[in-house]
Amino acid sequence: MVVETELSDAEVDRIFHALADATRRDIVRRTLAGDASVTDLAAAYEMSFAAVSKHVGVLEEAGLVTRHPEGRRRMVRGNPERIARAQRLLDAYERLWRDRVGRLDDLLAEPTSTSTPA
Amino acid sequence: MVVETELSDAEVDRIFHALADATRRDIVRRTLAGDASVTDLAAAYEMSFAAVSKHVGVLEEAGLVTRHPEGRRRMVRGNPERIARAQRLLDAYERLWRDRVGRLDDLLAEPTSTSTPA
DNA sequence: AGTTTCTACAACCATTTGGTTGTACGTTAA
DNA sequence: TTAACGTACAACCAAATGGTTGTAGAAACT
Repeated sequence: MVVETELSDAEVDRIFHALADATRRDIVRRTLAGDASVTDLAAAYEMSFAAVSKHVGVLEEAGLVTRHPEGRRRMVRGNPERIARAQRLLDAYERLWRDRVGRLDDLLAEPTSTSTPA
Repeated sequence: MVVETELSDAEVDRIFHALADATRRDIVRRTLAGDASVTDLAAAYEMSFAAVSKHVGVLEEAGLVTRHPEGRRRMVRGNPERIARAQRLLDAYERLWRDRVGRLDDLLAEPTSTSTPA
């Protein structure tokens, strides 16, 4: 079983910020489907190599991809665990919502209010 | 059954960007658990009312919260559907990964390579 | 050895972001 | 009607973002 390490606000910031860009999401998509070098990736977008390299850097900072030197190339690999982690973060919000709906149900079920919360 | 409307790149950008800030995530948390006015929210953070109002604006643009006038107050309500939508977006990435692992399994299962891909 | 390939890094620039203060307007309470 | 409350909006500012070009180094081919 994998231990669920606590993510700091700053780390969560980085994860969502990294995902808030279509080019970066596409890089994640490609590198989850199969490894690709930075040049491979750069060929897919209408921007400079340097720009793509920066995007990969942002994703790496967020832990969404890792770079593995292989000769003179740097292979980029998507990290599915971080994606799963982001999903679990959103899970927590949905749980809050369900709790709220539960409380509203209680209110409707007990209009006599035997124990009204503050 | 709810129809799954297609989200544009720009919309997805807005959703993840809105989530890439700890204050905004906290606002989502609070407004999913129960409605709150902008003033209620502003009292919780060490920044000006205007700053909090801007954060709510960013969340509203992303569809993560809605504002409902109630007298002179604007009640802010979290939108759990958008959260669920974001989760489903991440689902797609995980699926890609599972496909990849599936392909690697095939490779290991058939080392005689009856049909090697390019 | 020399050249090409793949990459990183620094400097620079325009735009966006996240914060501020000040002004104004609709709604409620005295 | 006057005052107080809740809010939005505009103007402004410093810092971060997303792009560019240019320089330079390490690995591989000839």
